[in-house]
Amino acid sequence: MNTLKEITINQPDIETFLSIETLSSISVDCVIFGYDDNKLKVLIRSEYIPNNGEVYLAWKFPGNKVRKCETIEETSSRILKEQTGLENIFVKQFMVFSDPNRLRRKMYEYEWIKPSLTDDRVITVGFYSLINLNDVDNSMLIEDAKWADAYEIKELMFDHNEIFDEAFKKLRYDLLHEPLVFELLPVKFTLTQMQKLYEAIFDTTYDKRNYRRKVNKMPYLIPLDEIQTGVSHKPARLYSFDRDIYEKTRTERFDFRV
Amino acid sequence: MNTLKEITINQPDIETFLSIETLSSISVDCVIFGYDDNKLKVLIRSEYIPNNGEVYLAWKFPGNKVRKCETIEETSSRILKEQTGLENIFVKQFMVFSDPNRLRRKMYEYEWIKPSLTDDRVITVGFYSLINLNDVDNSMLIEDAKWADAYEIKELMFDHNEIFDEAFKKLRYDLLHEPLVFELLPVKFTLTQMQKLYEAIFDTTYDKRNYRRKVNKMPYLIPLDEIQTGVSHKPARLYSFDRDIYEKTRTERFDFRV
DNA sequence: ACAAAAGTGTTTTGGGTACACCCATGT
DNA sequence: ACATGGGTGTACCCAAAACACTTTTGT
Repeated sequence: MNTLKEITINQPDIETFLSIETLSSISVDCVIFGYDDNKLKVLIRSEYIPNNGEVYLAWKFPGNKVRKCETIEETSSRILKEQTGLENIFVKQFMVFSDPNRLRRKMYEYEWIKPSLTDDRVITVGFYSLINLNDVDNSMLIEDAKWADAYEIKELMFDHNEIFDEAFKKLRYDLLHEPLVFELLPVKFTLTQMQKLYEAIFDTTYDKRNYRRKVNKMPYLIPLDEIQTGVSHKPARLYSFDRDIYEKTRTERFDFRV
Repeated sequence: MNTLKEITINQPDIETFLSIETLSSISVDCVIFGYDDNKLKVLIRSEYIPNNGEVYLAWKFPGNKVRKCETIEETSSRILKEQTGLENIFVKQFMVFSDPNRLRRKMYEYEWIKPSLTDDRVITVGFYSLINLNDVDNSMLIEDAKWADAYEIKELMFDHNEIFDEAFKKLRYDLLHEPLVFELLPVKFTLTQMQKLYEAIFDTTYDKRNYRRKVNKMPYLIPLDEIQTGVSHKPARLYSFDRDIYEKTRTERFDFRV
């Protein structure tokens, strides 16, 4: 991690640097969603881009080339590890971006990336991922990365704003159809934590009673004999997610929407 | 078309043959769904694969390399044109397949494809497409292609069975969330035609009255002052799809499910 | 005692589902 | 006249949505 930390700064082509063989015209870019303090965030990285003798600060999602012997899922897990230190995290491809000019929307960005290209274009596969920011040791976070508010994303490099829009769309869809919330919750959680998480991601609010009536029908949500401690109000019951029960009881058309 | 017809037979790498520049490690494979006579079909192509002095007949989805200057959507439209003669057809990417050994599941298949590879692996983007078989001039269909029943797909080459499964899953999902049915219906259609189409794709049956109650709520389904002719029963009213009204009235969570 | 979040029921409304008969046309 | 698919209405059930008060803890 420390070695990587040094090298990745302003080094867009770490693979070439390390002489690791990669495929030439395909890359993976990762939109890493993080949840913390009722806020939905996204990891972006800064790059210093020379332009006319000056240097611009620009932001993009972390990405990498695909190595000769890995699947793109492995590529994205590798990026996640490099950026956050986390392993065995859920990653999911959501779309391929193949505009031949996607790297040339601004010429100074293209000039910056050009030395690391073997071809004059790169097709990229967008992945998204979900992490709970409480799990992240932020000292592991590489220097030029930051967690940006998902609702206040500014202009990004290349086609990365499009990539973000598609990632967010897919995240929301998947959250309604797969038990992804639990990737973002601690192992033991309260129903209010779960509700707030949906509210953060869908930018809305739900009625507490209706929400509970609905989630209480989920047989894989296990109420524990344990309650919160150290809170200055009535402590809430803790729940956990039982994946086995989920797999056994899920129906064709299951829908997490509340 | 005729020229292509000749060349494509047993020629897995038409691009090299024609000296058209392509990206080296990325391709597009197309699952083309066709609907006809209340049956859902898929276009597959035969290839004669040498193995130990014998020749096997194997089937795969049509695919191609990505040319230097095109998006993958353009690649898939090109494949569609080559295979069916149709242009301006809806195509949609659904998943990237990147197993480094995806072409090596059977060694004789790998030996067959190898001469056309510049790299020892190819990442492929799966696309699906929908066409109404009444629109296809079947004399245009290249010789080694056939329309196979979507419910009776046998063993295919490489990882193409996985590609099919994912395509079918995505097709069904999209049909419930986007107005794709109309890609498969004639411009003027009856409600029963629309119902039969859903039934074919979802392999189920619906109650006629409930189905009509539901679709009658769709403001973009326009009843025409026209009825079927030449049928030996009460002629049905014809409807058309109004895309403008659809765009204007669609809601965030629209759902075509019946 | 007060602040703060947990936890709990009822009513209304609309959509899903199940179900059977008459109609218009061609042969 | 008969065969064929077209077209229509009603009753029941359940899920979604709206809505307010009491409970338990820490300070």
